[in-house]
Amino acid sequence: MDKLTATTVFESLSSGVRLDVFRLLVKKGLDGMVAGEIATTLDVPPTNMSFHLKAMTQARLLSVEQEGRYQRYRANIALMLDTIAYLTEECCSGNPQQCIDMRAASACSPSVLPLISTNSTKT
Amino acid sequence: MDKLTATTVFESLSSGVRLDVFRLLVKKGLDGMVAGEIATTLDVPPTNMSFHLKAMTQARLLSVEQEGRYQRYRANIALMLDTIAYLTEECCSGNPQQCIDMRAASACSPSVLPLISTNSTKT
DNA sequence: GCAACATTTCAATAATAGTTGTAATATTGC
DNA sequence: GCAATATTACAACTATTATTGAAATGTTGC
Repeated sequence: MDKLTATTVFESLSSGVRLDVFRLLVKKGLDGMVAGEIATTLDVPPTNMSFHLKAMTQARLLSVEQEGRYQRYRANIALMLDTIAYLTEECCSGNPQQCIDMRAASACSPSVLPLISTNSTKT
Repeated sequence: MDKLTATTVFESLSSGVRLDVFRLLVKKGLDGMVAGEIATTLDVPPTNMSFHLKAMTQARLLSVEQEGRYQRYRANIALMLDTIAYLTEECCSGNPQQCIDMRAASACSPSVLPLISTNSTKT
Protein backbone atom coordinates (compact mmCIF):
# COMPACT_ATOMS: atom_id res chain seq x y z
CA MET A 1 0.00 0.00 0.00
CA ASP A 2 1.46 3.36 -0.97
CA LYS A 3 0.37 6.78 0.19
CA LEU A 4 -1.23 7.75 -3.10
CA THR A 5 -3.46 4.68 -3.09
CA ALA A 6 -4.56 5.41 0.47
CA THR A 7 -5.30 9.11 -0.08
CA THR A 8 -7.20 8.22 -3.25
CA VAL A 9 -9.34 5.72 -1.36
CA PHE A 10 -10.12 8.24 1.37
CA GLU A 11 -10.76 10.96 -1.17
CA SER A 12 -13.27 8.57 -2.76
CA LEU A 13 -15.17 8.25 0.50
CA SER A 14 -15.08 11.94 1.37
CA SER A 15 -18.12 12.90 -0.69
CA GLY A 16 -21.63 12.16 0.49
CA VAL A 17 -22.64 10.72 -2.86
CA ARG A 18 -19.66 8.39 -3.10
CA LEU A 19 -19.99 7.31 0.52
CA ASP A 20 -23.63 6.40 -0.15
CA VAL A 21 -22.58 4.47 -3.25
CA PHE A 22 -19.96 2.49 -1.40
CA ARG A 23 -22.24 1.65 1.51
CA LEU A 24 -25.01 0.66 -0.86
CA LEU A 25 -22.68 -1.67 -2.77
CA VAL A 26 -21.21 -3.12 0.43
CA LYS A 27 -24.77 -3.98 1.36
CA LYS A 28 -25.39 -5.59 -2.04
CA GLY A 29 -22.29 -7.74 -1.75
CA LEU A 30 -21.34 -9.88 -4.72
CA ASP A 31 -24.60 -9.05 -6.49
CA GLY A 32 -23.53 -5.47 -7.02
CA MET A 33 -25.74 -3.03 -8.93
CA VAL A 34 -25.83 -1.52 -12.42
CA ALA A 35 -25.10 2.19 -12.88
CA GLY A 36 -28.62 3.34 -13.60
CA GLU A 37 -30.01 1.46 -10.64
CA ILE A 38 -27.47 3.12 -8.35
CA ALA A 39 -28.32 6.57 -9.73
CA THR A 40 -32.06 5.99 -9.32
CA THR A 41 -31.73 4.56 -5.81
CA LEU A 42 -29.67 7.51 -4.60
CA ASP A 43 -31.57 10.09 -6.66
CA VAL A 44 -28.50 11.50 -8.41
CA PRO A 45 -28.47 12.56 -12.11
CA PRO A 46 -26.87 9.89 -14.33
CA THR A 47 -24.04 12.15 -15.56
CA ASN A 48 -23.06 13.06 -12.06
CA MET A 49 -23.28 9.45 -10.92
CA SER A 50 -21.13 8.37 -13.84
CA PHE A 51 -18.53 10.94 -12.79
CA HIS A 52 -18.40 9.56 -9.26
CA LEU A 53 -18.47 5.90 -10.32
CA LYS A 54 -15.55 6.55 -12.64
CA ALA A 55 -13.55 8.20 -9.85
CA MET A 56 -14.27 5.33 -7.46
CA THR A 57 -13.37 2.76 -10.08
CA GLN A 58 -10.08 4.52 -10.83
CA ALA A 59 -9.41 4.48 -7.09
CA ARG A 60 -10.13 0.72 -7.32
CA LEU A 61 -12.76 1.05 -4.59
CA LEU A 62 -15.29 -0.32 -7.06
CA SER A 63 -14.93 -2.95 -9.73
CA VAL A 64 -16.97 -2.76 -12.89
CA GLU A 65 -18.09 -5.48 -15.25
CA GLN A 66 -19.86 -5.00 -18.53
CA GLU A 67 -23.15 -6.84 -18.70
CA GLY A 68 -24.73 -6.26 -22.07
CA ARG A 69 -25.60 -2.60 -22.21
CA TYR A 70 -25.30 -2.29 -18.44
CA GLN A 71 -22.28 -1.68 -16.24
CA ARG A 72 -22.37 -3.66 -13.02
CA TYR A 73 -20.45 -2.19 -10.09
CA ARG A 74 -19.27 -3.96 -6.94
CA ALA A 75 -17.54 -2.74 -3.77
CA ASN A 76 -13.90 -3.68 -3.30
CA ILE A 77 -13.95 -4.42 0.40
CA ALA A 78 -10.50 -5.99 0.27
CA LEU A 79 -8.91 -2.69 -0.77
CA MET A 80 -10.67 -0.92 2.02
CA LEU A 81 -9.34 -3.39 4.56
CA ASP A 82 -5.83 -2.99 3.18
CA THR A 83 -6.17 0.77 3.49
CA ILE A 84 -7.24 0.50 7.11
CA ALA A 85 -4.27 -1.76 7.77
CA TYR A 86 -1.98 0.87 6.22
CA LEU A 87 -3.52 3.51 8.43
CA THR A 88 -2.75 1.71 11.66
CA GLU A 89 0.64 0.25 10.72
CA GLU A 90 3.08 0.35 13.61
CA CYS A 91 0.20 1.32 15.89
CA CYS A 92 1.52 2.52 19.26
CA SER A 93 4.97 1.32 18.17
CA GLY A 94 4.21 -2.22 19.27
CA ASN A 95 2.78 -1.28 22.65
CA PRO A 96 -0.36 -3.45 22.79
CA GLN A 97 -1.74 -2.10 26.06
CA GLN A 98 -1.67 1.45 24.69
CA CYS A 99 -3.57 0.31 21.61
CA ILE A 100 -6.27 -1.26 23.75
CA ASP A 101 -6.51 1.90 25.87
CA MET A 102 -6.81 4.14 22.82
CA ARG A 103 -9.60 2.03 21.44
CA ALA A 104 -11.50 1.73 24.70
CA ALA A 105 -13.61 4.83 24.02
CA SER A 106 -15.05 3.43 20.81
CA ALA A 107 -18.83 3.33 20.54
CA CYS A 108 -18.33 0.85 17.72
CA SER A 109 -21.07 -1.72 17.46
CA PRO A 110 -19.53 -5.19 17.66
CA SER A 111 -21.15 -6.18 14.35
CA VAL A 112 -18.19 -5.25 12.15
CA LEU A 113 -15.43 -6.51 14.38
CA PRO A 114 -15.92 -10.24 13.84
CA LEU A 115 -16.18 -9.48 10.12
CA ILE A 116 -12.87 -7.70 10.02
CA SER A 117 -11.13 -10.53 11.82
CA THR A 118 -12.64 -13.36 9.80
CA ASN A 119 -9.38 -14.19 8.02
CA SER A 120 -7.09 -13.83 11.04
CA THR A 121 -7.67 -17.11 12.84
CA LYS A 122 -3.97 -17.31 13.62
CA THR A 123 -2.43 -15.35 16.47
CA MET B 1 -22.45 7.73 13.28
CA ASP B 2 -24.00 10.12 10.78
CA LYS B 3 -22.98 10.66 7.19
CA LEU B 4 -21.44 14.08 7.80
CA THR B 5 -19.15 12.71 10.50
CA ALA B 6 -18.01 9.91 8.22
CA THR B 7 -17.35 12.11 5.16
CA THR B 8 -15.50 14.57 7.36
CA VAL B 9 -13.28 11.79 8.71
CA PHE B 10 -12.50 10.54 5.22
CA GLU B 11 -11.95 14.06 3.94
CA SER B 12 -9.42 14.44 6.76
CA LEU B 13 -7.48 11.44 5.53
CA SER B 14 -7.63 12.36 1.86
CA SER B 15 -4.63 14.70 1.88
CA GLY B 16 -1.08 13.40 1.95
CA VAL B 17 -0.11 15.74 4.76
CA ARG B 18 -3.04 14.82 6.97
CA LEU B 19 -2.63 11.11 6.28
CA ASP B 20 1.02 11.38 7.36
CA VAL B 21 -0.03 13.23 10.50
CA PHE B 22 -2.57 10.60 11.45
CA ARG B 23 -0.22 7.70 10.83
CA LEU B 24 2.52 9.43 12.78
CA LEU B 25 0.21 10.01 15.74
CA VAL B 26 -1.16 6.47 15.59
CA LYS B 27 2.44 5.34 15.88
CA LYS B 28 3.04 7.63 18.86
CA GLY B 29 -0.01 6.31 20.66
CA LEU B 30 -0.96 7.95 23.96
CA ASP B 31 2.25 9.99 23.98
CA GLY B 32 1.08 12.07 21.04
CA MET B 33 3.19 14.96 19.73
CA VAL B 34 3.17 18.74 19.98
CA ALA B 35 2.34 20.81 16.90
CA GLY B 36 5.83 22.10 16.14
CA GLU B 37 7.33 18.65 16.46
CA ILE B 38 4.78 17.29 13.96
CA ALA B 39 5.53 20.12 11.52
CA THR B 40 9.29 19.60 11.81
CA THR B 41 9.06 15.82 11.48
CA LEU B 42 6.96 16.01 8.34
CA ASP B 43 8.76 19.08 6.94
CA VAL B 44 5.64 21.19 6.51
CA PRO B 45 5.50 24.96 7.25
CA PRO B 46 3.92 25.67 10.68
CA THR B 47 1.02 27.72 9.28
CA ASN B 48 0.09 25.00 6.89
CA MET B 49 0.41 22.34 9.57
CA SER B 50 -1.77 24.39 11.89
CA PHE B 51 -4.40 24.55 9.15
CA HIS B 52 -4.43 20.78 8.78
CA LEU B 53 -4.31 20.06 12.52
CA LYS B 54 -7.29 22.35 13.03
CA ALA B 55 -9.26 20.56 10.32
CA MET B 56 -8.43 17.14 11.77
CA THR B 57 -9.33 18.28 15.27
CA GLN B 58 -12.66 19.67 14.08
CA ALA B 59 -13.25 16.32 12.42
CA ARG B 60 -12.47 14.82 15.87
CA LEU B 61 -9.81 12.61 14.28
CA LEU B 62 -7.29 14.24 16.61
CA SER B 63 -7.62 15.38 20.17
CA VAL B 64 -5.64 18.33 21.43
CA GLU B 65 -4.50 19.23 24.92
CA GLN B 66 -2.81 22.42 25.97
CA GLU B 67 0.52 21.82 27.63
CA GLY B 68 2.04 25.13 28.63
CA ARG B 69 2.79 26.92 25.41
CA TYR B 70 2.56 23.72 23.43
CA GLN B 71 -0.44 21.96 21.93
CA ARG B 72 -0.25 18.19 22.20
CA TYR B 73 -2.14 16.20 19.58
CA ARG B 74 -3.20 12.56 19.73
CA ALA B 75 -4.91 10.28 17.21
CA ASN B 76 -8.53 9.32 17.89
CA ILE B 77 -8.40 5.69 16.86
CA ALA B 78 -11.82 5.02 18.36
CA LEU B 79 -13.49 7.41 15.93
CA MET B 80 -11.71 5.77 13.04
CA LEU B 81 -12.97 2.35 14.10
CA ASP B 82 -16.49 3.68 14.45
CA THR B 83 -16.24 5.12 10.95
CA ILE B 84 -15.11 1.80 9.53
CA ALA B 85 -18.02 0.14 11.26
CA TYR B 86 -20.39 2.65 9.67
CA LEU B 87 -18.87 1.95 6.28
CA THR B 88 -19.55 -1.76 6.43
CA GLU B 89 -22.91 -1.67 8.19
CA GLU B 90 -25.30 -4.26 6.82
CA CYS B 91 -22.42 -5.75 4.88
CA CYS B 92 -23.73 -8.25 2.30
CA SER B 93 -27.17 -7.91 3.91
CA GLY B 94 -26.31 -10.48 6.56
CA ASN B 95 -24.82 -13.02 4.18
CA PRO B 96 -21.63 -14.05 6.01
CA GLN B 97 -20.23 -16.30 3.29
CA GLN B 98 -20.40 -13.47 0.76
CA CYS B 99 -18.54 -11.21 3.16
CA ILE B 100 -15.77 -13.75 3.53
CA ASP B 101 -15.55 -14.20 -0.23
CA MET B 102 -15.37 -10.48 -0.86
CA ARG B 103 -12.55 -10.11 1.63
CA ALA B 104 -10.60 -13.11 0.40
CA ALA B 105 -8.60 -11.09 -2.13
CA SER B 106 -7.13 -8.81 0.55
CA ALA B 107 -3.35 -8.51 0.64
CA CYS B 108 -3.76 -7.11 4.14
CA SER B 109 -0.86 -7.87 6.44
CA PRO B 110 -2.16 -9.72 9.50
CA SER B 111 -0.53 -7.17 11.83
CA VAL B 112 -3.53 -4.91 12.16
CA LEU B 113 -6.20 -7.55 12.34
CA PRO B 114 -5.57 -8.76 15.88
CA LEU B 115 -5.46 -5.11 16.90
CA ILE B 116 -8.84 -4.35 15.43
CA SER B 117 -10.40 -7.36 17.08
CA THR B 118 -8.83 -6.88 20.53
CA ASN B 119 -12.11 -5.93 22.15
CA SER B 120 -14.25 -8.54 20.42
CA THR B 121 -13.40 -11.69 22.34
CA LYS B 122 -17.01 -12.74 22.14
CA THR B 123 -18.42 -14.41 19.04
C1' DG C 1 -30.27 -0.98 -40.20
C1' DC C 2 -32.82 1.40 -36.77
C1' DA C 3 -35.24 2.95 -32.71
C1' DA C 4 -34.85 2.59 -27.73
C1' DC C 5 -32.12 2.44 -23.91
C1' DA C 6 -27.74 2.67 -20.69
C1' DT C 7 -23.89 4.98 -19.90
C1' DT C 8 -20.09 8.12 -20.72
C1' DT C 9 -17.67 12.21 -22.60
C1' DC C 10 -17.35 16.92 -23.06
C1' DA C 11 -17.36 21.78 -21.92
C1' DA C 12 -18.86 25.34 -19.05
C1' DT C 13 -19.69 26.87 -14.62
C1' DA C 14 -19.91 26.86 -9.57
C1' DA C 15 -17.98 25.61 -5.40
C1' DT C 16 -14.47 24.15 -2.33
C1' DA C 17 -9.78 23.18 -0.66
C1' DG C 18 -4.62 24.07 -0.23
C1' DT C 19 -0.60 27.04 0.43
C1' DT C 20 1.94 30.98 1.87
C1' DG C 21 3.72 35.04 4.51
C1' DT C 22 2.57 38.39 7.85
C1' DA C 23 0.53 39.63 11.92
C1' DA C 24 -1.81 38.39 16.22
C1' DT C 25 -2.28 35.68 20.53
C1' DA C 26 -0.63 33.25 24.40
C1' DT C 27 2.95 31.30 27.44
C1' DT C 28 7.39 30.96 29.45
C1' DG C 29 11.75 32.36 32.01
C1' DC C 30 14.09 36.10 33.45
C1' DG D 1 7.16 43.85 32.29
C1' DC D 2 9.75 42.02 28.41
C1' DA D 3 12.10 39.22 25.07
C1' DA D 4 11.76 34.60 23.19
C1' DT D 5 9.07 30.89 21.65
C1' DA D 6 4.83 28.10 20.08
C1' DT D 7 0.89 28.29 17.72
C1' DT D 8 -2.99 30.27 15.34
C1' DA D 9 -5.81 33.75 12.54
C1' DC D 10 -6.12 36.31 8.56
C1' DA D 11 -6.06 37.47 3.69
C1' DA D 12 -4.62 36.72 -0.90
C1' DC D 13 -3.86 33.64 -4.24
C1' DT D 14 -3.68 29.10 -6.64
C1' DA D 15 -5.45 24.70 -7.57
C1' DT D 16 -8.69 21.16 -7.51
C1' DT D 17 -13.29 19.10 -7.39
C1' DA D 18 -18.47 18.96 -8.15
C1' DT D 19 -22.47 19.65 -10.96
C1' DT D 20 -25.10 20.11 -15.07
C1' DG D 21 -27.19 19.48 -19.81
C1' DA D 22 -26.23 18.32 -24.44
C1' DA D 23 -24.04 15.34 -27.43
C1' DA D 24 -21.56 10.97 -28.32
C1' DT D 25 -20.85 5.97 -27.78
C1' DG D 26 -22.24 1.42 -27.48
C1' DT D 27 -25.85 -2.37 -26.99
C1' DT D 28 -30.13 -4.56 -27.63
C1' DG D 29 -34.35 -6.46 -30.02
C1' DC D 30 -36.76 -6.20 -33.93
